[in-house]
Amino acid sequence: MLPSSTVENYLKAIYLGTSQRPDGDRLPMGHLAAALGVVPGTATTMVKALAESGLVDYEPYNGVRLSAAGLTLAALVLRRHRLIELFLVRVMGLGWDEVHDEAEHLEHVMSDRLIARMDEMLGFPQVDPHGDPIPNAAGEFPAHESTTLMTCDTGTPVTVTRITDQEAGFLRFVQQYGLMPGHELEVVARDEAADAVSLSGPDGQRLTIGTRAASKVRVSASQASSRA
Amino acid sequence: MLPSSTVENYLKAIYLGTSQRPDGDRLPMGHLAAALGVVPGTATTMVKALAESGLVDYEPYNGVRLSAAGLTLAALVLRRHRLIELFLVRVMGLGWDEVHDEAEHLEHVMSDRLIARMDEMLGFPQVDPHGDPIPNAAGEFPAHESTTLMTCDTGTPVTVTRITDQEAGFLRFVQQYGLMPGHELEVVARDEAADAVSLSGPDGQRLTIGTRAASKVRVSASQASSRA
DNA sequence: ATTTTGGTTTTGACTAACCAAAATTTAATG
DNA sequence: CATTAAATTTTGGTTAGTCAAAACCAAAAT
Repeated sequence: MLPSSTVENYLKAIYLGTSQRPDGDRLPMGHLAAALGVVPGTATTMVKALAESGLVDYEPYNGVRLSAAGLTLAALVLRRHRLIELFLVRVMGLGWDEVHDEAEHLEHVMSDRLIARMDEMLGFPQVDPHGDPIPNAAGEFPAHESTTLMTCDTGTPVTVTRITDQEAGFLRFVQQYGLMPGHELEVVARDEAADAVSLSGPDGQRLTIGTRAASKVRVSASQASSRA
Repeated sequence: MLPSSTVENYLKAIYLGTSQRPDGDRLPMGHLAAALGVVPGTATTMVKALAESGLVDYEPYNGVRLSAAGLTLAALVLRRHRLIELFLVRVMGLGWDEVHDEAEHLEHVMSDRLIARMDEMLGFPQVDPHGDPIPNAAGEFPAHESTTLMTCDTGTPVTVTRITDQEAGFLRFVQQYGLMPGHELEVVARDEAADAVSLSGPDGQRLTIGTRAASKVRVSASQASSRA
């Protein structure tokens, strides 16, 4: 039997939750519940059921993480979500700050047929509008390595690859200051005490943002503009 | 509170069910239940609830029909459904025989924003791929009058306007023999006893179909090819 | 070693939507 | 007019998903 959309949402939330914490670490039930907007007890009940089905590895009082089967399922949900987001931006002309919520609903009802057609129309893309990687139809994530503005080298040019927060307000801020994926910039300095990071864009303009924001912007070393 | 997708499906089924029976007539619960694929008792319970909410006019043992409020809601569901079908055919290149089921799911989750955008991309169309009229955003149906191959004049050219059966097999048959909306043809004769209707296409080819099929093809008098 | 605290699990209860089968009403037929 | 068939409604029960609040556990603080 195919998973209900509730199950899909749990798997997705567990994936996203565990992915941003030390490797192999389980996701505390409270975090999961908060991410899904349910009370903790509800999450516990549901996760126990998921464990029964072999989709997650659950240890009471210690948290939950995906099994191999659960990971594949989560990847397929993410695949649908991200292809839909890209489709809405590229084909339908919506803003990248308004497609997340829309995709949240559509991801549970689109047939494989339709997803495949979108994939084709988009030219089999690797990443969505926020730079998030799009798993393939087998549920495998493309390889990707990058750091954030908090951890990358200072004084060397980097290219934004990904924004790891879908909140509309944050996305509009990112867009306004030219921090979207593909844009090039450089970390000038980090000020621990001020909790801030100073950046300079390619056109030389300066910008200082908080560390909270900085850690949501992923980058990779710019290709040495190897044309010489 | 917005209606659940179950409520939307009931309203849609009641609209479609009542529309193909004598005017003002109520739809028997058994028919409704069959259309929705539930047992009669389930339909009764749900319809009573809908009557409570003022969306339908229900008379025990006599059937159900939409109230004004229910009709508007049903029209909006149909609007979404039909715009989606047209979008899938025109923009995404799916076959007209495979879009119905897809739209059945999508109609419940697309935002007004997205529906409006599709409407715009499609040039504010009046009918969907099957010729079914698309209500406007206020829930009003466009005017339309037509007859079927069972009732139209014989010996005069008519244009197909609409196919009133979404079943994939039937749609493929219609496509194969060129009976899709826009095509011109003529009823040569009706044979009561044989339960059949003979047609001739513009290219002169003959075709005989059963009355069941004939009544699912709506037509209107062809414009006298007024070019003189 | 005990208390506090914060997170977690359990319990009991609720809602929407459904089915199966019994009870009822209407309509049809002898 | 009585009977029976067909359709409809009722009744009782199920499942998925949820919440509120009570009970519980573990780790830190006393």
